[in-house]
Amino acid sequence: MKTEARIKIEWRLREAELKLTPQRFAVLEYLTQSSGHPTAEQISADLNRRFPRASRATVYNTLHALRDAGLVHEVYIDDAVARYDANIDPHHHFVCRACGKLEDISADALGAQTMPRAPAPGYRVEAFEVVLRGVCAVCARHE
Amino acid sequence: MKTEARIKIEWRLREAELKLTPQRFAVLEYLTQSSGHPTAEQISADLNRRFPRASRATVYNTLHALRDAGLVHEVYIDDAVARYDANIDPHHHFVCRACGKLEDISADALGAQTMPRAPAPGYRVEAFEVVLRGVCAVCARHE
DNA sequence: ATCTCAATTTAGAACTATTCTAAACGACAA
DNA sequence: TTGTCGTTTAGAATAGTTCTAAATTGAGAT
Repeated sequence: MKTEARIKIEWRLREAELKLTPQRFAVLEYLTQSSGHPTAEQISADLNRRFPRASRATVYNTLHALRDAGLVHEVYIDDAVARYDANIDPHHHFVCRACGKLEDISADALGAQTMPRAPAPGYRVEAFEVVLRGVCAVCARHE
Repeated sequence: MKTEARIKIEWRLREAELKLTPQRFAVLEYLTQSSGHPTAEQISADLNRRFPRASRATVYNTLHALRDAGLVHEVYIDDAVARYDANIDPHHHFVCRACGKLEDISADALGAQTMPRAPAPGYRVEAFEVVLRGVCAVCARHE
């Protein structure tokens, strides 16, 4: 029996005109369930604990395909490693300087920020992302 | 004769308790004059066109020392390569989706953004950075 | 001016994340 | 069921960065 969640993931892949392979399904399912911001390495290691296996190249190919299709976000924050996030609602990020954790902040939680105005004449601003830096609730208690 | 600018750079290095070496001077001077956001590779290539030479390892060591001392900013935006910026006034960034150019946006030019409120109870927000995405004035004319 | 020594620089090796290659495989339309 | 073309694969290659251990040097002490 196919669960609701399974059908939703399959449907999202088809919508994006991506052939439905077990590897693509597994990567997208993994990211959908993951609340952190895993790297390709973490995704690869976790996936290969069980069927289906996915080679390193496939993990990268798949992540790029999902990114190009807009099904996942790829972010680079503070280091040279790509991190992936299946949360594609508009959102921002919070980085804790104590524990290093990277969290999503919904556009709502950020407060009523309006689209910033053009930084100079002729510029067209289409989107914006905010990175908040500080100390998370857990670390704040230990300081 | 020592120019004003030269003295200022030397003074900034001493302030940061960094020994004044020709290589450190050259890297900081280069970044101070550069308006783009050069990578370690670009800095290395440009510096080695003239005296003093700086080995690859020294360029990296120096950039890290300057970053740790707060004399330069290290940013990762959209790819896995570190970019450096001697502009340490509070500022944000604009990325053109057409030409890929990365530009500084002064905090003023962004508009009167106040520090975002805490995303959840217990969180302490100490700083924030905004990345604007869109089309720059030059590219906008060609679309 | 010279000495001393810890900090810095260096060339090259090593490492990590990512991309490439070319052959085998497999999803899916007909 | 078959043919096609996109996908997966292992392994090699590349790019950016970090490490290593020896040589050099800045700057305070003499």
